[in-house]
Amino acid sequence: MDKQLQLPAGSVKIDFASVLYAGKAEIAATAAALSHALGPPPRTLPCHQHPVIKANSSHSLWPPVLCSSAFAGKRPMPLPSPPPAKKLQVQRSSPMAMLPRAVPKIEVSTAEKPAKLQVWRGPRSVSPVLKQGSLKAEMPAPLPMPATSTDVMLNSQKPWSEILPESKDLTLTRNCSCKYSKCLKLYCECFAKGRYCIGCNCTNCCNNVSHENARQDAINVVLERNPAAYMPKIWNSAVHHCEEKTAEGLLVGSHTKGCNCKKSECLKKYCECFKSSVFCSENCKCMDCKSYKTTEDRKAIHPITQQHAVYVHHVQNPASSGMIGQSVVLSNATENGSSFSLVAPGIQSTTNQASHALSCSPTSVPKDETKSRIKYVPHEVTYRPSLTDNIQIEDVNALCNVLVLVSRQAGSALLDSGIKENTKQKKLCQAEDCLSSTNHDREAIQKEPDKHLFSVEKSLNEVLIHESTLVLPRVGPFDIKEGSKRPLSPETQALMCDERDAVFQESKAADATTSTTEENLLDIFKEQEKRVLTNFRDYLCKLVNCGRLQEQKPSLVSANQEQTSAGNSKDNSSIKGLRRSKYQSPGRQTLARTKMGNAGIGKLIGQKAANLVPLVVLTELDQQL
DNA sequence: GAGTTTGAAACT
DNA sequence: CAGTTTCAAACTC
Repeated sequence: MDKQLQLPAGSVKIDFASVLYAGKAEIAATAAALSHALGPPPRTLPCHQHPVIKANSSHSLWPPVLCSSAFAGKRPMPLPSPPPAKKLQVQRSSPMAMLPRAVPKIEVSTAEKPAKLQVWRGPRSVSPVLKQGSLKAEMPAPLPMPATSTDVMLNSQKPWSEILPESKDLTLTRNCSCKYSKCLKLYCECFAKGRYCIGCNCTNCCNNVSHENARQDAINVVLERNPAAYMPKIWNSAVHHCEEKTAEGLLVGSHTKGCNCKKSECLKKYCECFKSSVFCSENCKCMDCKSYKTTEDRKAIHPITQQHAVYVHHVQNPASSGMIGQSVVLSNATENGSSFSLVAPGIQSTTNQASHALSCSPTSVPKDETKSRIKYVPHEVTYRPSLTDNIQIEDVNALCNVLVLVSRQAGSALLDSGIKENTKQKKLCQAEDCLSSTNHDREAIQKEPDKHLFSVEKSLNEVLIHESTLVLPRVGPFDIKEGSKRPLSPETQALMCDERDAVFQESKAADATTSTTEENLLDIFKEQEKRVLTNFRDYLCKLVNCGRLQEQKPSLVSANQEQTSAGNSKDNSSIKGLRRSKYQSPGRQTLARTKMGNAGIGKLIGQKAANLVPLVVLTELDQQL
């Protein structure tokens, strides 16, 4: 079977999609399918700014075709005489192929004019640390993900380093040292990244312009075997269209294929995931992996000891954590247990060891501890918001429930006159008091979190009990039947809130006996909106306060330890236990019991809204300990 | 810098 | 698809 690349007469090797897949419908289809499945690749530049993509924005195939700006808008550029198609005489099944150092027998004509073709160029952006000259970085340089994804091809009529100015410094790219593969197999890093060998230490290299046909044939072979071979190996799970993010070397994603490490524990550059500065994922088949996807995964294997708690946390969903990029918390609990090192994302470690230092578990601490700390626990670590992982969807649900409740009560309070109004107003005020986070609140929380917690829960509980017992005239089919339904999503809550308000409005409007005018309704809505927004603001304030508290964890820990050592508690249980008993007051437990049969808003509020601050602190402290 | 280890790629 | 070989990078000394 002739697997050569048949170029139509007059055609030009202009891009990967149209050329490399030419005559290979199955490969093109596979690549297209993959492209479609993967969606648009992340970009280093917005599409409209990208010097190359903008000229190829209509392309739907992956990888995207990158042309030099010189060709933008005027392709295809026919060559005077298209090079004759070369036959690739690769006998993969022949015994020759099994001979040591066997390479495909390729007809090479070095004299022919190199065709204009697109080659995988690999990453072009260079990590800051490399630019600074510290080439001997101990950790893998941040993979310029968007560049890897985007900068796929270049026109090889020009040296690739000339296409884009920032790539000119060839010393910044890895030079291979291939001996037996002629740099025409994926063993060769240059070839694997789709770039020519320039300035490499390879021998018998064919990955250059003068061996273009051989190179193309080799690429065809590779693509035939694996159409996705030149696709980015690291798939970014987050939206990385911002150049700043790229410059920061922030990575979120996983190796598309995953690693298969057995001995390196995925903590060395043997590991493809590690090398690419991503954590191992479900795609991996590694053994004894210490590059964990989640804290839970890690803890399941190696419970954190207090002494060397190099604590790593992968955040699978950066959106939930408020982070874009590789979100990591690395709390290096030193012997005194109070050393925390956090830096902002913008000053994330310029070397990527940080991202994997986090993966360093107690068992993987090298012999020379001092050295290893320098090596695996760099000073800079990625900033991780204090609230990361503490704000869950349930919290959002709880907030929505609270806001709906406040809104409803505001409406009813303003509409209903008489005794009912007064009662509800009271309860509403109580609810608002619970949710509001005034300065006094903050101080109170910080000083006496358990007391505050109890009062908040108590107040909220009263409101909920009141709400559940009070038969409101407008209760209709849209009402949530607390206790009988599971929590609804925020979107649903919002919709239901709107619908309920609409019904509420209609029923009231229909009641011609009342003198409620549109103005009054507007006033009611205004008041509702005001209260909802106020509560929302207060809730956010509470979250901010929560973050502050968490940032004060070290001091809290030490203070608590001092308190414990001073004998304030007669209980000899662990610190962990002490904290739990301290914060989990009997009142709260009782509250939880009384609400067992009334799950729903009350449960959500009781567990999330009211306890948010101390619980998250507790959780974090427990993890630290 | 030589030798060893490692894991992906290539191959059977 | 599993097992083996080849290969080059990473690592150790």
